[in-house]
Amino acid sequence: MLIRELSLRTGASIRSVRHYESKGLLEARRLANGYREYDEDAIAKVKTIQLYLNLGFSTDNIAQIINCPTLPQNDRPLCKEAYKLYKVKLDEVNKQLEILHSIQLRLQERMKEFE
Amino acid sequence: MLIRELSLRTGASIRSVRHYESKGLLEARRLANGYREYDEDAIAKVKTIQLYLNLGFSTDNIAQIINCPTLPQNDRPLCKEAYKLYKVKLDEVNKQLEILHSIQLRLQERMKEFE
DNA sequence: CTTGACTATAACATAAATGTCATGCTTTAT
DNA sequence: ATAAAGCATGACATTTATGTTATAGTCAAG
Repeated sequence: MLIRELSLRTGASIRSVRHYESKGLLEARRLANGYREYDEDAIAKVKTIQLYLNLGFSTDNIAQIINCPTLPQNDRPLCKEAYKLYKVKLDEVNKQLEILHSIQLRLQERMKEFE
Repeated sequence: MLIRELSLRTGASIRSVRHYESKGLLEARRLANGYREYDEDAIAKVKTIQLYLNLGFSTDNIAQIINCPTLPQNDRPLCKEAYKLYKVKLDEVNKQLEILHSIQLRLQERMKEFE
């Protein structure tokens, strides 16, 4: 598919898709045209990028994480960094998730009072 | 405590603390000086703000959420908005948390191979 | 073969959090 | 009382993702 279709099917703007590519998060074959061409997998990839962005990762962080499993062995230290990123974020997320849940409960109760 | 201490004990820069205040996320008594003075609770509040920011909420979002429980009754609609914010983010977080966990597993296995 | 829709790249703009700097008022210590 | 350090406000800068605009190549339809 061409870039517009990818954009429509993910909700990411064309501009953003190109940006993700420039940051090394996404690849595209090029047609004889020079047009970018994507396969179906690209959709899942873009959606993953969107989720990570929504959780407060930067594109640089995301690049580390996404590219890690495909790196050659001598780039392994970069993987360790990606791993650290995970742990830190995972801790944050878990922590906040607890808080969100308790606040959600409190909110739900409060809102019941006014319905 | 004065602003520097709050900054040191939370890791938020003085600049950021003032910014949070200007966005309605944090209050400070003022000494006769004009200096801001905070109590111990301020530390937890700043840390909460930091967590929310790290999860990709904007200060405007955070303001809605934080101020909701203290709003008078006729501002209830704002609370509903805050509640929606929660739900959306909570869904996102849960979704990504699953993915993070599975990736974490994969990572851990891969890293074991190289230790 | 021209028009319109799509693509490309590149430059400039914007929003939001944060950094930095300038200027000036306290306060504390010498 | 003067210097050093902390505070205040305000303006400008920077970063990052994204929007917007300009310019130009490609392709399908009339």
